[in-house]
Amino acid sequence: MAVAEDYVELVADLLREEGEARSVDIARRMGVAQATVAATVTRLQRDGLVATKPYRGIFLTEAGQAMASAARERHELVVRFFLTLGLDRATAEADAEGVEHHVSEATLEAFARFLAERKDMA
Amino acid sequence: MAVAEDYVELVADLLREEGEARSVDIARRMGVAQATVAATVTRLQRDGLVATKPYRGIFLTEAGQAMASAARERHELVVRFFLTLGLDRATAEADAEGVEHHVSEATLEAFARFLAERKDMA
DNA sequence: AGCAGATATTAGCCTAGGCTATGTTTTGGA
DNA sequence: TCCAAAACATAGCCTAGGCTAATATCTGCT
Repeated sequence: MAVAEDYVELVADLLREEGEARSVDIARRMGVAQATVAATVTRLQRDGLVATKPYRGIFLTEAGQAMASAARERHELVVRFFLTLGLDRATAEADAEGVEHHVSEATLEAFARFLAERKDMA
Repeated sequence: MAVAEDYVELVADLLREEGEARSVDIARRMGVAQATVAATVTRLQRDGLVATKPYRGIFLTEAGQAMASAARERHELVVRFFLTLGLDRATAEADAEGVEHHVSEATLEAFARFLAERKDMA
């Protein structure tokens, strides 16, 4: 069950990696039906996060880009944190997905502090 | 947005603390309308997690008790982990709620390992 | 140029969790 | 005892995320 932010994040990734974000790729990468992508994109558009040119892919608005880079930062912080705790990459990535939308700033800062301390020790 | 497991957990808490779990208390504690509790309880009953005696409160089935104690264990593990990371109690409790349903066993084990190591050091 | 296959859209349906408003039952206190 | 307040139930609606099936559009290849 992906959340809006995950879609935005993925659109950003696809734009960076492939140069364009097509629904078919989003569907494949998220393991979801194309119709689901269409519905979600409609919501994202309504919320001013993406713009679409029909049959020409999906683009991020300013707000969408801001959300994507914030999400990306959070995602990477959580993944690094999990890796440091000794999780394998796959689990770290998967669980970060589940966690990053549900923790407060305070907790993210605690993760960051932990990483900083760990680095000092190494 | 509470999830079924949260309701089961709360029913267990209420039964322990108050001796009975009434919808009105569930609604108050979860900050949710009574009608929402009624709907959720119907689902929990359908799924064999609780039984109700109308106007006599809600009870846990075997399966419900199993879920509740597993949830409780997870919850406490996550809270202890967050406290050890330096979070205040309120944040730890709140964020644990968000996290405990979204991490794998492997991650919970990593949390437990971390706590065990920390204890050795103290 | 035209058509087949890829891609996108639309319609219609589902589930979990929410809400308000409107009944019903129960129950405790005068 | 009986009745009002508290508790519970029901109806109707909403949203985010899912699905399938059917339709429309586009694009690349012959």
